[in-house]
Amino acid sequence: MTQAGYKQFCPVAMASEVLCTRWTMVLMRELVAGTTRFNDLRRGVPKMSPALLSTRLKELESAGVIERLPSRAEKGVFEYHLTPAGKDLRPVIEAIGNWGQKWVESTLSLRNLDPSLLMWDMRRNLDPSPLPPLRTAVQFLYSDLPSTKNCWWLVIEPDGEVDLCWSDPGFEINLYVTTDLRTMTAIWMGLATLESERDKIELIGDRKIAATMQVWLGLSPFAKQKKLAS
Amino acid sequence: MTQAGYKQFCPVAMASEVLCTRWTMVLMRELVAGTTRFNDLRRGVPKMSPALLSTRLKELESAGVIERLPSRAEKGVFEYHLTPAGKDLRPVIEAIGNWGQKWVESTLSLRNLDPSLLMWDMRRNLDPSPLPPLRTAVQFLYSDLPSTKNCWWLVIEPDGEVDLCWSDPGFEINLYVTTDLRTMTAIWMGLATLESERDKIELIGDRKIAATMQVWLGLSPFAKQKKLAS
DNA sequence: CTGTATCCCCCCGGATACTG
DNA sequence: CAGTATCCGGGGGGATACAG
Repeated sequence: MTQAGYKQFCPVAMASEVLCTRWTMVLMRELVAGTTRFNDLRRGVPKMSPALLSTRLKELESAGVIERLPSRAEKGVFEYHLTPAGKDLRPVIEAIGNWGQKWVESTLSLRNLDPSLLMWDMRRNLDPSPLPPLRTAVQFLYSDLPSTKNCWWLVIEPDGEVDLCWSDPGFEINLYVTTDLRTMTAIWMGLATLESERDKIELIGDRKIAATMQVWLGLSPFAKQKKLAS
Repeated sequence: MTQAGYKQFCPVAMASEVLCTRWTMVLMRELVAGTTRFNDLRRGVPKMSPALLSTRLKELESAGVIERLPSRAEKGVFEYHLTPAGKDLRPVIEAIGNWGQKWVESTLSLRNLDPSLLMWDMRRNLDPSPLPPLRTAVQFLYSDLPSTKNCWWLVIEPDGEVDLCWSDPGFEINLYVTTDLRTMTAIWMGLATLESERDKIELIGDRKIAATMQVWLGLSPFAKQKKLAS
């Protein structure tokens, strides 16, 4: 794999030695998105074993792409931050993501549904600006999933911080969203809209919050890229 | 590697399943550069075994990135051509190459010197326009290499076609270039210039051809990208 | 020239458990 | 929370020879 390198002076080959090993590009997407802590990275890359995650982080560090630094906020905790070289990988991630959005068939993408991944991404890209300056709680119920994994809550604090819960936070719920996982994922990826899927999605609660959902929902960073593959 | 996929609907993950397997990105660079035939691809990716090359080509074909078509020119010969999806990978290759040029230390790149690869790339990017409309033959002698691999000839035909030879083509030689492989590679990569290395490179022959060498040499597609890593 | 066929090693990386 | 330790199997892919 990394098992020797390509022995080519070409910059594409040299960069590929760093980036094109298993899981690395997906991990970089997570880092470029701003995740800094080990267990947060694990949530973004749940199928990657912690051992391999640790290995890759060290490789990226020695490649000069990330730095491991003690957290300013909490002592005894470390954070992984992009170096300038790492920040400069954003165009690479964007190019790959845009290509994937444009050319990978959505039937293939939508074969990989995962509610925790979807909710984790939704949390990250949620745009609180159209919401009232009060704590807002939204419940997502995926009617096609077993009860252990079908109910999620997003809690948007007045300061704009967003929390994701998998157990009832106990707050008053301002909006109940009921749909199936595939529909919600397609909407979030930009493959469909709330409008186009309105017969598959049920919104109950505050009408203003429901009306602005297409805005505060945020969507995937690649949702704007036009799709050309079926 | 491909051994299961990432199980993520994210376009970055889906695209990485196609692109981020061993050798694939380097092979794509070759295809994006316009190489179409199996043995030409082998020259561009010499350390890749033919079996794996064949496997990757099939994977790329089934991913919809390339098409295998019978050659129009020669019968019984097949060619690999980019599909629209494949052509759309050019920005991805460029992003990765530019990042590599900018951030991978040149001492690392220059550890992977290879005269046949360099000459093959030079052949491809050579710009015949400043040369006279006659057959032009240039000999490259790498004084630091064993005699089996130290002498190469580029023959530029009047129609602009460029041939690479590793045995004396027998034509009159218009320019003799003598240097070491590292210097020539650094120049071609844009890490140095003919001017900056003039004490390490000897040009004998037609003075006009020598004078325009920095132009007709063409350089790597990534040579213009500024270098930030030492 | 354009690939296939085969062999086989090695090591990648998945799983799981555990620790400071 | 932030990783490490260990085990182990499967298969990726390198090497080589050969075939249409």
